[in-house]
Amino acid sequence: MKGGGRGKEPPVAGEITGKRPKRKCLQWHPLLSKKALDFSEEEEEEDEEELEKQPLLCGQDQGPQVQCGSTTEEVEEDSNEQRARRPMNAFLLFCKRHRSLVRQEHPRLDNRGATKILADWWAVLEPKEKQKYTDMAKEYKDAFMKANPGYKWCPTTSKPVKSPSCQPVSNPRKKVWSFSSNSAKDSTTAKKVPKTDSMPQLNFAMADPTKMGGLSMLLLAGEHALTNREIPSSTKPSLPDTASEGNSYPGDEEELMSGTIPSRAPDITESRVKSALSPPAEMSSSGAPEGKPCRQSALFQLAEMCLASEAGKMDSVVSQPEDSFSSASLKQPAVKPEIKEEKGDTDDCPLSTHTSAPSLLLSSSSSTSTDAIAPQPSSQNARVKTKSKKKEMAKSNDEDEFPCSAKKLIKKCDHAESNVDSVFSTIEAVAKGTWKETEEKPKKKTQSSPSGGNSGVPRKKSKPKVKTLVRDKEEEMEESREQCGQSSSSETEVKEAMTDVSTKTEAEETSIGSTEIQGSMAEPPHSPCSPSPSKLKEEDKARERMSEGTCESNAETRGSRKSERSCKGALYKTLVSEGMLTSLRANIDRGKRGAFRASDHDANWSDDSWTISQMGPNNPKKLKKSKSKDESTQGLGKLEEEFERKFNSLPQYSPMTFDKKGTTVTKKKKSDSSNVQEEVSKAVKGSSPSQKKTSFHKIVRKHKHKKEKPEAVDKVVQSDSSVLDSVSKAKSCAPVAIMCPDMQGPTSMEMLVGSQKRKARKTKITHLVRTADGSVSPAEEEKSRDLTQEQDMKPLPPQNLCNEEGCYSNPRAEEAERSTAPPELPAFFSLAALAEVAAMENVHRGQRGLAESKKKELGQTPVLISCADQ
DNA sequence: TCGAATGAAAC
DNA sequence: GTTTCATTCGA
Repeated sequence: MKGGGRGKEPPVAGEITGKRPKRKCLQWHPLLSKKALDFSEEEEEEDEEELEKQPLLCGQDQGPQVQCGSTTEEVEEDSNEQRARRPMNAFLLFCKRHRSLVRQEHPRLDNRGATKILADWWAVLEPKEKQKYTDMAKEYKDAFMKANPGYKWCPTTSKPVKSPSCQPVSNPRKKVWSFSSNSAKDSTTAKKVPKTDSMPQLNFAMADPTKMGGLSMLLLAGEHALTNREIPSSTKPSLPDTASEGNSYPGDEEELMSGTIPSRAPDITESRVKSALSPPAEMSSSGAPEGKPCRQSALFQLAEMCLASEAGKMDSVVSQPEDSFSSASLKQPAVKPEIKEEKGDTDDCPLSTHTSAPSLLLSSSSSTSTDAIAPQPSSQNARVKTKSKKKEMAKSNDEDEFPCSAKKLIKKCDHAESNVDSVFSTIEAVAKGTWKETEEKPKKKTQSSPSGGNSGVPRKKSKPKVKTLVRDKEEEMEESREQCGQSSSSETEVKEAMTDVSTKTEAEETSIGSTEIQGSMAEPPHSPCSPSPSKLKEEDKARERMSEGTCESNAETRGSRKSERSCKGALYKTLVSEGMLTSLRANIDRGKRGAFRASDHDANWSDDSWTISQMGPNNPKKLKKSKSKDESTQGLGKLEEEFERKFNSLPQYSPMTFDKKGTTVTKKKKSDSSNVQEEVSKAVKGSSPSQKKTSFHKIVRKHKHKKEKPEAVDKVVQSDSSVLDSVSKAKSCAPVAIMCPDMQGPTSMEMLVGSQKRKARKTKITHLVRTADGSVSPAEEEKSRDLTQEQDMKPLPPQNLCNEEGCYSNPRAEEAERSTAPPELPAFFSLAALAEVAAMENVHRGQRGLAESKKKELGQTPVLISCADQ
């Protein structure tokens, strides 16, 4: 999508038929064409530029554009056409993922050849494995569609013509993932958005309605669920954050560890860095008019973080409906600040609960920073938090209003909601300030990120001191809180913090009656990071974290005061750590993504699970590619990151495996019992066989039309195709019949696996044609040669799975999967195999992914069994 | 700019 | 049913 697409785009300008329309716009506008080029270089810029361009393009037409916007679909289509690339299908994902491998194996092979091989691999790929890609593709598509409601795969050629004017309109939304509907309205917003991430931006613009701060398309996709959910806001934001947060906490670390942390960590860090970088960029770029939207996005994230943390607090302290939070959070950014100001009571300042939240965040961020894994993200958070704090604390001048108001609000309204709102407002204000600050003060960032917790403390102190006396108290409070949070992060820091905190807290108590609240607030700080977790598991984790943090930092030093809570936390913590945590881990391990996916598609996108899975030790190349892409797509941001994560999480299969399979396939040709079985199984699985048939027939037809020897073709079909026949039978008949025949009689044909099916697009079928003898045309021969060579070249047996293992983040899952359905094994399972599978299933029942896969397999099994029996 | 593959969608 | 187009990147 990214690089390639862009690369294509330029050509697009000149393009051809269907696409042309959209490209027309691009072509139309010289800028667009440039943009397309630029695209490859800088995604963010691209997006922005595109957005700008679009308006430019449409510029005059804006009015019409709007109209067009009304006709979202068309517009979207157009816009989509321009930018949005249709989501990749499973095969493409597979290709993308494995092409590098193929190339490695066969350096001289060009992409075509590689594609052929990939096709073969794909054909050989077990359904289970395919399913992974299929699921991914589906999710990807779903997310894409959600992001781009009106998106149409095939641009209506006619449309483009009709609405050149409209096209411009559409442009705004399109960008990468064209977001149809809303974008039209807010070209400006859309523009803004684009900067950070094309996807996210779009989301923001579009999704923003919620103001959720759509981190990414994916997130948007997940919005539905989230919105419905009680804690939607928290969940969404949490997703991205969760990773970072997770890092900070031991539990998360463990999980990470279980997952392929090493591989993942780098990626995450990079992504985070990117994301971190992007926001400021947005701010700067968006800076002016539309800066808010952008800010909001970034801010939103922060806010979400804060909210999440606070929500957690709220939950702990006050049991108010989370929904209120979410709603409040959503709305607040724009409106509430003012309200707060109105409400503003000076008294509240001491409470500084809001401030505490940020501080908490900071602490959490610092803690995260301490973790090697997620320094960057944490750094961002830290920045923001620090900024927020600063704003609140130091900046009272400019933005004091908000923080104060927030505080005031809190006082006025004891309700969590009000607090949340106030927090939100404060956050926003802070964020604004922070953004500026960030731009202005890179140093702090650097400091904060590297120093982590430590840096945070000094900062706050310095700033707070500057502020007024009253505020100083608050600041102290905050500081203490922060320290506490930090303490959680590091023991040493904790000790200090404890001392400080204890003193401070006491002072607070005396000064303020709301000590309890504060305490509760203070505790939450740890949670802030954690709260985000979209899923229960995450929540649990967050709780754990909370408890842990309290226990460690507070319990030890403060123990006396917060004894109850600390105790609770300790208990909970222990429980969680022992039981829950394991469960969490198990989930992670087992599920990789499978389990998660099963649960929620939408959520899945954001889920850590994706990240968790197999980043990579196995395939540096792939990662590299993805990374490189990432670079190109940097702008895309989280969405893409997630996508990439997921994509990376997709299992890569070592060539060895395929070679084996391939060999098996080849064997098939000769004598195919087992191989045929595989194929058959494949055929049974899905429509694929039918498609193949159709395609094959098509090809045949084509050949006939175009040329040469219809008879030969037919013959070929027949000769080859006992398989085809079997397939057709399979379709018509029960699978069993299919299986049986295969079992019994080796079909001479290979299934037309892969490459041979479709082959030539209209024009070039010749190479496909087989001679009457069944011998393959030169091209095919080459192909077959390659396959055979490859097979020969590579020692099949040794490590088919090794790579896979590498690929799999979770050894357990891998093992289980392997045991159950090793890729090597043909789809067809012996009874013994089935029995094993069943056993596995029972054993792992907890694990969804496996279970599902097994089930699938089992589903097939009956037929197989019958065959086997026979 | 084509092409090699598969799959999904549109026509 | 047929056509487009998504990815990749060497010719």
